[in-house]
Order: sequence, then C-alpha cells, then structure tokens
Amino acid sequence: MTQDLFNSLIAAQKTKTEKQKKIIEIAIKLFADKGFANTSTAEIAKLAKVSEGTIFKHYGTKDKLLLSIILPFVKDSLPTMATEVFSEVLTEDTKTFEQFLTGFLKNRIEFFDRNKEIFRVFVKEIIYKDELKKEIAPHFIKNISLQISRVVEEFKLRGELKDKPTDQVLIYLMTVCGSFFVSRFVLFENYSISDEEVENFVHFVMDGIRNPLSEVSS
Amino acid sequence: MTQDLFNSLIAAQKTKTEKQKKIIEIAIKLFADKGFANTSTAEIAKLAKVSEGTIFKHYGTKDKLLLSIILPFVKDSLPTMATEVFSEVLTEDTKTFEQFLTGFLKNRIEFFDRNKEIFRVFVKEIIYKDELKKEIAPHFIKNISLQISRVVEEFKLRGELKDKPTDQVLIYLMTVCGSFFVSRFVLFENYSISDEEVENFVHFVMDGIRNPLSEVSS
Amino acid sequence: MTQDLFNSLIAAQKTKTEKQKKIIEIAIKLFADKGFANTSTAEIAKLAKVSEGTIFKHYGTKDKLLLSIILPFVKDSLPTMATEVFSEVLTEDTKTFEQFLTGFLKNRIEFFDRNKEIFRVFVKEIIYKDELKKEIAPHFIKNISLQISRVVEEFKLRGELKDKPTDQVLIYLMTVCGSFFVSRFVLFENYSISDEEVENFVHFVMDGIRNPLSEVSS
Amino acid sequence: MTQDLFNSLIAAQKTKTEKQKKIIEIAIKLFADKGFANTSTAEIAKLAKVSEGTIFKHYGTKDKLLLSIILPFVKDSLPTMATEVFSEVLTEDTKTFEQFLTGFLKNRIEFFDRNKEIFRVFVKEIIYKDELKKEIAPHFIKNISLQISRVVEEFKLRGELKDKPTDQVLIYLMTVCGSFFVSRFVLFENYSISDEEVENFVHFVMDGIRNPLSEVSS
DNA sequence: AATGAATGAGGGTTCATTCAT
DNA sequence: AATGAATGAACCCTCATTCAT
Repeated sequence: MTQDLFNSLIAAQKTKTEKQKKIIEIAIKLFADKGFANTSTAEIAKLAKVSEGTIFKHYGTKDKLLLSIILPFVKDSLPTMATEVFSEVLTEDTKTFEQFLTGFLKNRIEFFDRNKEIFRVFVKEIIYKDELKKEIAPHFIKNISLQISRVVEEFKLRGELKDKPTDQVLIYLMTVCGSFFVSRFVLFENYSISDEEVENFVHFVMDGIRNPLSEVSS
Repeated sequence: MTQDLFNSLIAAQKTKTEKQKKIIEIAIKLFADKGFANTSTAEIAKLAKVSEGTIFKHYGTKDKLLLSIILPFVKDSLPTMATEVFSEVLTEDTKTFEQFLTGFLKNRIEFFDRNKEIFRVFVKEIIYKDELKKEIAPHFIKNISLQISRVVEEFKLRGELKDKPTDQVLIYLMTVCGSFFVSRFVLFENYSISDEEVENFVHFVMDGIRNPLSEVSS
Repeated sequence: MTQDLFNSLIAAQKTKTEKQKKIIEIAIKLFADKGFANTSTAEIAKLAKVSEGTIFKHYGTKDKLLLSIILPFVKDSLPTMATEVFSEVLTEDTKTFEQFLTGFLKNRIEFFDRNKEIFRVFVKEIIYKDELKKEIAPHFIKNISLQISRVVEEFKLRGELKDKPTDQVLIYLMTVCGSFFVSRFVLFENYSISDEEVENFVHFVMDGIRNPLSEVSS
Repeated sequence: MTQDLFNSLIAAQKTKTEKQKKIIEIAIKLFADKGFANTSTAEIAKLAKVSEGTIFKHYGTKDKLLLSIILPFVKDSLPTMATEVFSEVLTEDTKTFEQFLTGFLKNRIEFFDRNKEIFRVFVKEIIYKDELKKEIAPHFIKNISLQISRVVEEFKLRGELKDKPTDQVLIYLMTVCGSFFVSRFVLFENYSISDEEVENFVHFVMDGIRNPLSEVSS
C-alpha cells in the first residue's frame, strides 16, 4: 500500500511541532480553497491558532511556505509513488493495457483523493509561478511519462496497441488523463468518481467513439 | 468569417473612449500574464497611460473591470460564435463526424488563437471566482454541449458513432477537447498547433489507441 | 546673500504639495533627533498629519525619503554654496588667510545654523550608509578641499602660511574645522557659537598653542 | 604596559561563560559595523552560536547588552587607563609639552587601535542615546580634561605654552584630538596612522599653520 | 471625461522578549 | 546555564478606492 503522502510531507522536516503541522494543514486548506494570492498569512495564523510570527519563524516567507507544501509533494513523494504505482499496477496479472490503464487511473484517483487539497494547490499555482512551471512540472512529467512510455511500448509489441509513434500515444494519454484528474478534482470540487465512470472513460480512450462497424473507419 | 471577438468586446459598451479601450487592452494582457490577483490597478493605469482615477471612473471596481472583460467573452460572443461555428462547420459537405470534429477543432483553434489572452484570463480566473464557476461556466458549457449533443445524435443515427449514451460521449468529448485547448493555450503559452497534430488527435478520439486487429478488442 | 538651502531643497521637486513639504519637514526633524533607524514612517505620518500611504506614494521607500533629504543638501546645494562662499569670503578686502578663515567659519556657522537639522541627519547617517560614505562624502570633500587648497596655496605664495605640503595643511584644516562643526552642531545640540569663540579658535589654528617666545620652538 | 581593555571588559563580570564572552565579542563586532539599531539579537545569537534565549538570560535587554559593552569601557577602564597614561607618558623624561602630546597621542592611538571596535560602538551610540550623552560623556570628558588641564597648566608655568586661559586651550586640544581619533578610527575604518602623521599633526597643534616670519603674525 | 493626490486598511515581515523544557 | 519555540507589537510597504479639481 502506498504510504500517505500527506503524512510523509508532514514528517519531511524532522521533529515538526504541533504548531508547524497545524500551519501547514491550514495553509493547504486555504491555498486550495482561495488560492495562494488571496490567502493572507494573518488568516492562516488565526485559523491555525498561532501567531503570525510563528509562521515566519518556521517558513521565512509566504512563498517558502507554499514551496514547503508543494515541493515535498512533487520532488520526494511523486517519483517514489510513481515507482510503487507501476509495481502495484503492472503485475503478472496485468494481461492487457486496458487493465493497466484502469488500474492506473483507480490507483491515482485514490491517491489524489487522499491528497486532494495539495493537488489543488499544485494545479492552481503552477499556472502562475514560473519556477514551478519551468522547473518542477517537467521534472514531474518526465518521470511519469518515462514510466508510461515503457508500458505503451510493451503493449505495442504485444500487439494490443496501435503501431503509432509512442510519443503521439503518450501525449494523447497524458492530455486525456491529466484533464480527467484536473476536471474532476480541481474544477468540480466535490465530485466523487465511480468505478463505472472510470471504465467508460477507459473504454473511450481504448476504442474511441466511432462505431467499429461503420464502413468509413480508417 | 467569425467577427473578431476582441472587437465585439471593445464595442460592447458603445462609445468607448480611446482610454477605455487602452485600459481593457492592457488589463487583458496583464491579467492573462500575471493573473488578476497579482496585477495592480496602478500598473494597469501606468501601462495604459491613464490615471488611476480614470479606471475607477469607468469600471467602478477592479472586480467589475475583470467582469467587463470576461462577461462579453462568455455571454455575448461565445453563443453567437457557437451558432456560427456550427453553421460554418456543419454544412452539407460535412459527411462524417470525423470531418466535423476536425473542422470544429480547427475553427476553435483559430478562434482561441485570436483571443488567446482573454481565454487565458478566463481559464485562470474561473478557478478562483465562484460566481464565474457557478454561473458562467454552466451557461458556457450548456450552450456548447447542447449544440454538440445534437451533432453527436445525428451521427449516432447515421451509424458512424457508437450507440453509447450521448451524455457519456459528450463528457468524453468535452473533457478531451477542453484539455486540448487548455493545455495548448494556457499551459504551454507559445505553442502553435499544426494541422497534423489536430488530425492525430482526432484520430485517437475517433478510434482510440487500441489495435483493432487485437483479438481482445471489446 | 546665499539663498536658503532648506527652501531650495523644498523646491527641488517642482510643485511640491503642502503635504509633501510637511513630510520632509517632519522627517528631517525626527531623523535629526532620533536617527533614521529609530524613526518609524508611522510616526512621521502621524506628526505630518498625513497617511502613511502618502509618504510612500511620494517617496517610494523610507530609504529614498532619506536620500531625498540628504542628496539635495549635498549634491545640489553644497557645491553652489561653496562657490558662493568663496566669492563672498574671498574678496579684495581679504588681506590675510586669518581673515579668510574667520570669514569662512562665520559663513559656514551661519549656514549650518540655518540647516542645522539636515546637517545632523547627514552626519548621523554618513556613519552607517556605505553609499553615503563611499559616494557622497568624497564628492563633498573633494569639492570643498579643492577650493580651500587654492586659497592655501595663494597664501603660501604670499608668505603668510608655512611652506608645508598643501596636503598636510589641508588635512589639518579639514580635520580641525570638521570637528569644530560636528562637535558644535551635532554633539552639543543647542549650542550657539560666539564671535569670540570663533576668533579664539582661528587664533589657535593659525599660531598653535605654543608660546612663541619659548626657546624650544621648532 | 596598559592591560588590554577588551580583556578587562570581558573579565568585568566574574565567571563569564564562554558563551557570554562570545556574545559580547560578536555584539561588539556587529554594533561597531552596522550600528546598534541595525543589529538584531537574532543575528548576534546566530553568529555567537548561542540561542536567543541565552542572550536575554544574561543581559535581560538588548539595551542592557549595549550598556554592558559601553559602561565597562567608560566607567572602569578609561579612568584607570587615564592614570596609567599619564604616569607612563608624563615621566621625568618628558621635557616638553610637545613630547607629552606626541606621547599621549601615540599611546591613545595604540589603545584605540586595540579597542577599535568598542570605540566605534561608543562613538556611534553616543549620538543617539541621551543617557550616554548626558551622563557618561561628561564623566568621560571630565576625567580626561582634568588630567590634561593639569599638564597644560604645568607647561604654561614652564613658559612653553601660551598664557591663554586653560579652558580655551583645553577645548581646542579636545576638539582637535577628538576629531583626530574619530576621523581616523570611525570614519576611515581601516586606516593606520604613521608616526610621521602624528608628528605633523602635533606640529600644527603646537605652532599652527602660519609662517612665523610673516609680519602679520599676532 | 480625466486627473492624481490622498487615504487607510491590510499585507508580508522583523524583532525584542518570554517561557516551558 | 541553555535552549528554541512562540509571541505580538511594530515595521515598511502595497493597494483598491475616493475626491477635489
């Protein structure tokens, strides 16, 4: 079982005070809810029942506070997670790419569901902070896409997937899955995803929307 | 030819002064670039070569300035556009859904390309402003999805599309296309989309990534 | 007559508001009294009966406020003054260096007396701000010492002054006069200097403290 | 040989811990460099490798920390020093006031050189702290001037010095020597004073800048 | 219609100081 | 004796907004 990212984050800085934990907890909540720029340190302090000074004692800057939320999420945990994901999802029992994709999505849904708020913070801020967009996002994408591309190639060999350039397949998968997560977790905030929905989604990704009996099929 | 949205916006409030136009122009640029919360009215005033007073004389509030950018984009222009789009894209010559989808994407790409910055403002702010998310987005979505669903049903009847619930197909299409636009126009800012890329994309949407010769095909 | 430096400073930035004048006036007073670091912008605002925002609207930064007090004092006014001083003090009637020195000191005393507080600010801050010490002080010193050295050389030629290297004489004069001003205006704040004191001082500078009849005289 | 003031200061409070010594050492350095108001206790603590608590445990207040640096310098050490100075400098070999003054300056130069930083702190803070200016400076001045005035009077009797009021001579000497030390040790920080410079300086103090052969001599 | 000086609430941040351990 | 987490007042500064001109 993948360990809880949230806890790993909380534990990142050794011997974190109760107050520090509370600050991070509240900050995540507020950043996720109202966005970084619209959240004041005063508000965080108040809700965390901490003086404003304490926040700055520990995190130095509002920006660093944000980073100390996002960085562990991306740098430490995600890669680790990624490996685990594939070892969990890609077992001998995984006979088809369809199985893999379904497993992958369900695994990530469960993961993002558990870390829903940090994910929201991450998505919302990546739009604004160039340092995030230009340094961290690629790091993040490369790591994931590398893993997936191996799976794609494996199943291309096995003949289940079309013999299209792996790049193209990958971009399509990333676009489609990324959007799946973002729309479900960030846009429609309190939306819970059913197994059925996942399966429908996977079906479309695998076979498209065209009627295979249609003579116009390419 | 679809009229330029930007101009329609500019013209919305009749007899707009040169100063007003300049304010809107600069505001769009800055909001798109740095986000609403990170842009100060002082900066807008300075770049628009206008006094701060003038901005507030015309728009009353920074929030109202934002709305006076986004609302025309959504309320006035998009629906009009929508109709035009379909009348342009869905002619007698449109023999297949694939043709339609390709035409639709190309048309929208050209449109968003022309209104790239307002689109960026819109996407960035819809995440934060509940009034946008809860009132305008649905308005927007309903309008578009209504039109598309008619097309989908038409081509289901003609047998080109699978006989899946229209809702499901629609959600898939919206997710996939939305993501296509957002990732290309908002995330990767200076990205230009080739015809080839569109065609590859359409291909995957239509037929998925599975090798049709694979015996596991459902 | 030398124009009032204070007024020239006040007039430096054309069309200064009443509030701006008041800010500068109060800031000079407080900086002179308690020092720059110990004066808060809030206090300046309060005493100047102005909102804190106004201060920053006009001067941008507390540091720039300080500079906008000191720079005009040093850069614009002092050089001008310097020329005037010498043209006033060094007339055909100036028969001796002693006369010159007495005139110079009295002129400067009157000047510093009128600009006592800015002088205090200047002296107090030059100790801390490296930019002042390294850029402005030399500018200041060079300007003055150049003028004085010419006078010294003139009177060396006339035989009134010893045939010592001009540098040495200059350094002594600057040290001694600088100290005279600083001790009287900065250290003992409300001290007024009598003509008699000036004359005694000049006497010592000219002839030293040794009894000329003493046979040990070098 | 005069004992090192620094050590005497360090030893003042008996059984000073290593940490206490380190605190004082760093505080002197920082106060001398950046001034009292611009130095934070946090910085002292960090550089002294001590917790902030420790500083306040020992010194109660940042102000008291300053005093515990300056007071020993003025109250304990200077008077002692003073006596020593005079007993060292004013021996039977001291035939002339010129000799005495040269000896005195060299002795003080050596002393201030060794305690350069405390001297800097003292000079910088005496400008701001009224308690220093009004209580300690006079104490300091009285002590020194008392001693010097005795020497001056002695040499007036011996006929080497002019028969001017001792007060006047004293003020001149204090002004001139004070300035000599302050300009060399506080203003030009890393300046080392040559014997030659001292002798030139003494020469001017003794005999002034006027050419004795000049008929205008008073 | 347009200006720009002025505002004051609030923002992020610093800092001397306290106190439980 | 020493720590360092915590405090909260004060600090410098920003900003949307107002208003007299």
